[in-house]
Amino acid sequence: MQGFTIGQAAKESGVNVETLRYYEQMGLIAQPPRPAQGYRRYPPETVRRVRFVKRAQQLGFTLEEIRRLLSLADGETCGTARALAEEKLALVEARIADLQRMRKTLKELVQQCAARRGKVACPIIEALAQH
Amino acid sequence: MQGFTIGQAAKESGVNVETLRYYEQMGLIAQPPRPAQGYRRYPPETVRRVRFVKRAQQLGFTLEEIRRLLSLADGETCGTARALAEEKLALVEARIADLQRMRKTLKELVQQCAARRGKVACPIIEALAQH
DNA sequence: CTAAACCCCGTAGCGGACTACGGTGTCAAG
DNA sequence: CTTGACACCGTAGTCCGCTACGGGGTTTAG
Repeated sequence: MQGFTIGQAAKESGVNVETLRYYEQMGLIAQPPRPAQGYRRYPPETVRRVRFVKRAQQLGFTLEEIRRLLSLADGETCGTARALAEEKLALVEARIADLQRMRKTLKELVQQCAARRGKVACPIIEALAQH
Repeated sequence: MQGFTIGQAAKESGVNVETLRYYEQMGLIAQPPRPAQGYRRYPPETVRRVRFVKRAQQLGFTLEEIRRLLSLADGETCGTARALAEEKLALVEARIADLQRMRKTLKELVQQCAARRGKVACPIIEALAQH
């Protein structure tokens, strides 16, 4: 019998069995044929597709956006893919900026905390309590 | 009648009415007195406390962690606050590193997309489709 | 032959921080 | 005195991407 069972496909693509069934439900991967006893048999194509999904996730794309990327891959429209990537890039940069602000403040607070001498109250609590 | 109504307190502290009731449920703010018809009347203290929560959230603390920070503010224990802040700092830095990796890759993809000439397939789709 | 490992399905739960809904009672302005 | 804004309550729903559960059938290794 050819193709991967769901367990094999999961292992191959580095996800859980449930995730594959979930992706099928979400329409991210095609419904595989089920020759024997209703057991799914996945073509290698699907495994590649799941890997695509995982890589795109690592770049911050949501499943919804990945669905669009996949339909582009099917249909081939580079401009749209680029627009999606640029949009995501902007979002990622905004998040970085946010986090860097947090980082700066946290660092300052921790330092003040280390530097304080005696009587004064905790600088962290004080900073958060500011009017 | 003194103190803020829930609507006023919400406006003052920049959250929704439901959020205040939620925070009360979660034990982040004290149950306010209810002199008239069971309507809540908030002391300014509570408004300050909610602002504390919001500022701490901006630094990446979860409500659970903020609850701890607040109990420190009540009890005064600087070392613990500092430990919490250091932990959060590390987490924020890890997230920044993650996002910077995403940013780098996205940037490269977008550039390749812009630079490509004619025949080749979309570099973004190609990159994600890599084995 | 038996037991472990695998497969099926559908539904519910998680984490985190709200937000919405539905139904009712009360207060303030005109 | 009416009308609209505001208050009350509890429960359920949202987002996202899974993960877990329960209860069954099947395949495979020893």
